[in-house]
Amino acid sequence: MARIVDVAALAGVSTATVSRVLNGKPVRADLEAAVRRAVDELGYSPNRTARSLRRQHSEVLALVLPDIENPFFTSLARGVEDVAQESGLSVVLCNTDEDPDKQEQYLQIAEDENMVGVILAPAGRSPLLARLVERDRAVVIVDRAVPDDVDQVTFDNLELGRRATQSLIDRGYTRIACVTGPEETPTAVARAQAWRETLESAGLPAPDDLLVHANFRVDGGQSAMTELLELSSPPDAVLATNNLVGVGALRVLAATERGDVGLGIIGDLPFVTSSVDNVSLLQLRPREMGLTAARMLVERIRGDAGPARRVVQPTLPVTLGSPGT
Amino acid sequence: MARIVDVAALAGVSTATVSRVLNGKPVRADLEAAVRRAVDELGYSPNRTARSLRRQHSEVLALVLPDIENPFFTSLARGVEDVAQESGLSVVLCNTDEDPDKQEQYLQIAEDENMVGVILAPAGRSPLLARLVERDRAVVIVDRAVPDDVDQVTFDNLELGRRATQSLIDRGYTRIACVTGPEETPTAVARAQAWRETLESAGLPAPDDLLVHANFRVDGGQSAMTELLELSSPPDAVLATNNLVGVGALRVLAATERGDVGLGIIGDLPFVTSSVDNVSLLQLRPREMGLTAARMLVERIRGDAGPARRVVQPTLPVTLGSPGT
DNA sequence: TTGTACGCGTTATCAC
DNA sequence: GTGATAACGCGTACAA
Repeated sequence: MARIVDVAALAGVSTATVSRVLNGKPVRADLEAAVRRAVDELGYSPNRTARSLRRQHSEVLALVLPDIENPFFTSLARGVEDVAQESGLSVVLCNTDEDPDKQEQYLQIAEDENMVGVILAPAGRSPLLARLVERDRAVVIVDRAVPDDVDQVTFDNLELGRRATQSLIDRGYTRIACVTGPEETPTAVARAQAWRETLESAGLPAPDDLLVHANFRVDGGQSAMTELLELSSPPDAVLATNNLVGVGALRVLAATERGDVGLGIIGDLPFVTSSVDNVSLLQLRPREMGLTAARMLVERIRGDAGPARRVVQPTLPVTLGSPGT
Repeated sequence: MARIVDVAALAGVSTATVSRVLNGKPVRADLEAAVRRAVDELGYSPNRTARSLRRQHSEVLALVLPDIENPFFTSLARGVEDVAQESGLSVVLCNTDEDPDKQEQYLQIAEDENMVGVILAPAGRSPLLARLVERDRAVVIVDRAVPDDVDQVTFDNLELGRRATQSLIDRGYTRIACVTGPEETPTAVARAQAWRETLESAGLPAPDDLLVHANFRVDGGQSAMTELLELSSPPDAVLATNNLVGVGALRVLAATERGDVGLGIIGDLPFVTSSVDNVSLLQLRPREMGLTAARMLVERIRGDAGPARRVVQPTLPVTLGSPGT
């Protein structure tokens, strides 16, 4: 592989001049031309490892996500990637599997590799995160709020829970259950809390047996839904607080032909195949969240040193039966 | 951040000894203990950029995929990641968007960052790939075969096309259409070719207007399906040669309530919500493909210098109505 | 403006 | 088995 000294030799200049040309610093026109010619001729491109070592940071950002197979997060990743691409950054996608230990590993790697920044959808508390923040590394938190003093892009989960629940109430259901995620997941807890409050405000019952904490995946939604339908006094409608739980719920309803049971879903269903004319859908726009987070990160990288910002994504109105595109 | 010299100083040894301890080379027991104590005390972890520069390769592998939002590829990615994790490697996920230029960019980055290896699902021809192979970099191709002399893990696309088509024939359909991907995508072409051959062997018609080249995404499947249903002599069954096209087709059938139209899908439907009892499904096991590819890559990294291997994933039997888990 | 020379943090070579 | 030191390839003071 050609190195900077080769280019310098061929162009008849010093390595410093080559470096300056490559980094857009002022250089006499004829020398610059000679350098560019040499670069082309050798097919030279700078060794990014050496550059990172010297600059103390790479052109790579870490995107640390709890579940890379969830379309919510891949959409978010797509948004991050598009902004990164524009800004000349590459993205390392890391899958924590909701495991705080894996998360720490990846954050450690991000630091050891001198990555330029981190976008993190946190799974549990992270001591390392606090350290990164303290050292002024560029960090943006997405989806799940943390107490730390960092840039964050989140949803208004209470509002999401309220709107989705209210939509089911408005549609005339009176015994509305809720399937949400694990108690460790703050978004799951907040949405469920909103479900309870909204029902109670409407004078409807919100008994404990109508609230199921499942995992936030398809199988969780399926088993929770099955369980609910088998209650002695089953619900006439169900709120699924994330996309995959919603898929699981839809599957059970399709399999048992219980089209009479109302359904509300917080989240997008990119690959849904059944008709959902009858489902209250609350879209989240994860791609926008990724775009926003990445733009905030890029600003920080560019040197913005303002106080930590907390951006709350606007809550969309509930729609009936328009699945995510 | 603590550096290796700090550890050496605290432990009262040279940096060389610290390095040896960290890399599992023989060191006197008491010195080793001192080093480990110092490492713990300082919370030291080696700077991977410096290590990469010195070793001429990093601990990162590039996984270059055409569409990160397609569950087929995220599943594959998941498989790769699991093996990588075991082997102490991190994965950089790169999305080419089916764009050969982006693909070249990412391969160039992989080289410039001294990444230890590349797993690539190719979009179009790649001159850079040839160079990587020539220089004996660890490379494994997945999903779409290339002529180059590289390790490859692919499907038997002809066999897939045959089995899926035959299943529809066996179910009694006689006018069977095919929705496949772009002509640039070799898997799409091969599966369509098998469709044609299988129909002709069975004495059934395979006219050109029953073969639609769509994009390999949901909207492609939707518009192709709509188009087919509007033909003056429409098909009584349709073969969708990938998962997303299959989703698009299912959506159209659900929306138009054309349950009478037979459907065969090559690929898994992780998030399908409708009942698919009536659909011929041919699962592909992308996760296994990822596992296999990553294992092959790791072997190469470990020094295996044998001739290029071409692994063909076993073709599974067609099933009726068991969506991917 | 240009060139020289050092340093980024680690590993590997070489003497001891 | 251990320690000093020279690389790895680049960017940037500093001197010219």
